[in-house]
Amino acid sequence: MTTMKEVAQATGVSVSTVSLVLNNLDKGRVKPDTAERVRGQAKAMGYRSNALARSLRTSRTRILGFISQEVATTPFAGGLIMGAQDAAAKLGYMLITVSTDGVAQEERQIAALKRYGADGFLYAKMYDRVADVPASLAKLPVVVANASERTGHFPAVAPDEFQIGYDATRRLVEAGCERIAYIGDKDPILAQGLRFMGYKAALEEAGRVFDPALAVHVGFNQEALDAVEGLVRASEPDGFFCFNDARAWYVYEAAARRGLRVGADWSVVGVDNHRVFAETLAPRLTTIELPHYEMGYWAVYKLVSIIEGKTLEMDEAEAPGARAPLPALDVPSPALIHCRLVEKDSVASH
Amino acid sequence: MTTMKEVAQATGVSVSTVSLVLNNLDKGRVKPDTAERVRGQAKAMGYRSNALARSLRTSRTRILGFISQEVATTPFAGGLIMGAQDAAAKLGYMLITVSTDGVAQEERQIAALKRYGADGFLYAKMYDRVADVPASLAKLPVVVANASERTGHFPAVAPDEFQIGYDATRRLVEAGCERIAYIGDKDPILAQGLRFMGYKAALEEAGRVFDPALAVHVGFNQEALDAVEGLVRASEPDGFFCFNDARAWYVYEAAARRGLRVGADWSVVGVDNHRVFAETLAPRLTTIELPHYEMGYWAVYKLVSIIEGKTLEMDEAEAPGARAPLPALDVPSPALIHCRLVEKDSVASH
DNA sequence: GTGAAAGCGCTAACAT
DNA sequence: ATGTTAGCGCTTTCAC
Repeated sequence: MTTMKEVAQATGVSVSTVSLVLNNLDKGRVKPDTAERVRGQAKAMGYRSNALARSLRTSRTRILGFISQEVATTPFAGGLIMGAQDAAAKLGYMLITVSTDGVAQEERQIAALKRYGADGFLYAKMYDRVADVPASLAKLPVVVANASERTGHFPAVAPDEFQIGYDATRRLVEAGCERIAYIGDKDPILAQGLRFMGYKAALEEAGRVFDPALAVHVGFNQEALDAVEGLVRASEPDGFFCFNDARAWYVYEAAARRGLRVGADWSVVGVDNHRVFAETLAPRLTTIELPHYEMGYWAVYKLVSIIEGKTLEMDEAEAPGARAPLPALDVPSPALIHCRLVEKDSVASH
Repeated sequence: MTTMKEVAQATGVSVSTVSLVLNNLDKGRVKPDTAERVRGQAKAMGYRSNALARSLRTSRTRILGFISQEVATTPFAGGLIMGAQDAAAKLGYMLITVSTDGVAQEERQIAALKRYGADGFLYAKMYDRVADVPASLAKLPVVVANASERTGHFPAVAPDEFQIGYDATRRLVEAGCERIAYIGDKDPILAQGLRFMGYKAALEEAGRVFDPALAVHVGFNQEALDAVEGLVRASEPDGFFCFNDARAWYVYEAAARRGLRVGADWSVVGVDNHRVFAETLAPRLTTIELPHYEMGYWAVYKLVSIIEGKTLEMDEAEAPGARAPLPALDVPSPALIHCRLVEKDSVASH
């Protein structure tokens, strides 16, 4: 590795001059001619700056810590990580990813991140929930991703779960469905309650009365299939809003058993958690895509804004929500719905 | 942040003594009494070592670069990353994850990783293919994960695709299936060809003649559903080996349309790419789990072995392939099959 | 305009 | 058994 010292010697100037030039601080301080010679030498010698040495001196590393759990087992973790990673790359930062299962491990990982001098931290959850940022991060730059934050002291970004339920149901109404069922999650997680509320709100807005017999909350496998079968038999819906793709499965099976076709006889809207349904079932299923990539992207922009103490503008093309949607689907049920994000700034400034 | 210097002053010794003690190099060199005082002070003052300063001095960072593409869009990227991250944590390393789409970006990211002084690199692919390690990594410690490497100059780990096809088909034979279909991928990727070969090998071993009418290679959606329907109608299989879970879907739909039950009337074995089928369809579908977590784990152990120039033993409990399998499934089709890994050492040593 | 010098926090060879 | 010293590669003040 070529060092500044070597470039300086080869050019016949001092290291300070080289430093100035190579950091583009030469304007009005170094003779343009000298600057050019330095740049030429540096290039010729293949000089690469040493991030460690710079960081040691400046106590800024341009390293961001990405802290989360359950990354290995949730199918959309990659999107979150990569949104963050892409934004980091764009802003000249590196992302160190740590997974933590259990508090002890979390503290150890946070300590490690601190030893490497991370400038800030992304605290991500794999399911939308109320997150508690650990005390060890309290006074540091932190942004919460894919979760709501309890205290409001940290900026957070999460999917607009209510809107998902509302949009999905609204589309089913517009598609002409008369009896719209809700296939929910029996786990009482945040997303479940909010999507259900959105569903009810859209029904009400359409002048319909919510019928509890059209809603069911299920887990997986046989039990779920039986529950959906029961609902279909008892209430004869013609439209379905499914908590996620896994739940939509059972509706598909119920349709197939009856010789009915989703997208023709029934309309189904589901949240595409697992990234399999969109490719497997399109154009029959209408999918709502959870914007994990965008959340990661947004979170990093926010975090770097805090670290650098200035507002950073995202390119329009790169901004959350701006990615090209899937092509419209040629079915009675509507096309892909893009999920809005809920962005919360911290109440206390950093 | 407390520094060694501060600890030294507070204890009344020199920094070198503190360094020796805090790095556990004091045995026989520092008086036990002094060592204890140093340790006490360090603890009291909340001393944390500065990884940057150490790395600058030792030119070893304990940072590993994880390079890959398509992480955002593939559902199993998280497993690979986290297997790597967990192994790294166990061995005292940090993982910097970079995603690269396009060669230019890849080179920029590799350069960044080098500036941060990464000790070694994981070169991962999201689908098993023949990977070309970029020339910029040629002389450095590199391990290839989830792909085969072209030259044999680098260690690589990938799923044993042939074995997947063989195992799956063998189980179907043992389950008593008479006519076993293969629902493949029309994309001629490595995994497709190898799994198909495994399927044919198992058939042959069972003394059966491969019937081309029982094999179909499909993409997605209506076309795939139609193809599977056609195969079922024409050849009346009673067992199915599906290239992946997405393809198994169409078999399920075909079954439902006939009022047949998978796990009773038909046996289905599929590779669980998307991590949704195991939870949604169990106990009806037999899933082969792709060991992405284990691959990441193995790759890091291998990489660190190379970096540190010694063979590292993995805990039995943590070793690839040793994770607890899902509970056996109570169906005619067999339980979860754990996928073997193919491990290749480099032909040239590093 | 340019260079000398100090020092970020640490390790390691060399003295004592 | 402990301390002194000399950097690792860089940034940044302060002289000239």
